[in-house]
Amino acid sequence: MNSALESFASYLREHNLPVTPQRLAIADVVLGSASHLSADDVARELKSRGAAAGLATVYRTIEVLIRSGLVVERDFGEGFKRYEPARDMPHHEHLLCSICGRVTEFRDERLERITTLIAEQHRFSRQGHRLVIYGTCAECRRGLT
Amino acid sequence: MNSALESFASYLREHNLPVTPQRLAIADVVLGSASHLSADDVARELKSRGAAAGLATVYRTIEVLIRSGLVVERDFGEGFKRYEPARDMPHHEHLLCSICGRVTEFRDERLERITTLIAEQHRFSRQGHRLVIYGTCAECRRGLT
DNA sequence: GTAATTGCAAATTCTTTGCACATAT
DNA sequence: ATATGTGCAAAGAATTTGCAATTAC
Repeated sequence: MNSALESFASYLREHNLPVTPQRLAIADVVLGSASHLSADDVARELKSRGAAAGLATVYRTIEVLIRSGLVVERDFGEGFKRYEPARDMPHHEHLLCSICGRVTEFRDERLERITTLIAEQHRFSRQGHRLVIYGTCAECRRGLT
Repeated sequence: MNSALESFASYLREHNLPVTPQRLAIADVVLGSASHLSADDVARELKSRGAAAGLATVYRTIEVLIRSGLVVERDFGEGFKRYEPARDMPHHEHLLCSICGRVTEFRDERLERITTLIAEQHRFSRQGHRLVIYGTCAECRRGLT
């Protein structure tokens, strides 16, 4: 079903790491989600599926998922981190709704070029960049009658 | 000397807020700094000037500084916040050296346009954006012989 | 004088760690 | 068997808050 979950199991086996039910359940939630979940979101989702795991285990498994390259960590300055499956889209930016917290992705080639140029101008060796656009999504604005 | 400090004193008086030595000392450090300080940086600098104030007071005064519009809060995903005097430059972006933590500012008109367009495309009402370019500065690379 | 601030310590939030017990291979 | 993971509770780091003592106006 979820091929990314398969990849994770393979990763674990290749690295001689035990394939535990908790790891699979956590990976299933994170890799299967379309959204950008916080550690707490993951724990809550697990519970609602009847497959609870301790928060500590959630954090530890997410760490493995990140090392495996299947998940990316994000910090939108909300006071906690979010985790996103490293799918298709090579590098992309985010729109964050400041009301509902919904995260939308987009990609724009120009940003790669611009940031690379700017880094050069400042004699920085560019490692990466992060752009977040803050605003309110259409749904939330509708609610604000 | 520091005219921003004067503005802060005026702000306090206009709002019937006591002008305390702690507030002035903290404002002097934050407003007078060219860099992007953390709350801890501010407390440490105060101590080194012999004008120490409790960390809680530092946080509370920074809050007032932000409300006064003289200081802007930044979160570069380092696990703590930084504070920057709201000087001249209207809106600007940051380069962050991942070795020494140095922050460099730059401004690029194109980013305003691009982010506004993208927000529109996603039917977001844009409130603002934040761009950080991560990399290593020239000085730090020199050290990495 | 009185209302507001200060400082300290305790509380909070997110995340990490230590350790006894359980489990995958 | 044995190394590794898990859960819980305690520890950490940044920030906030409650409250008695202090200070600005």
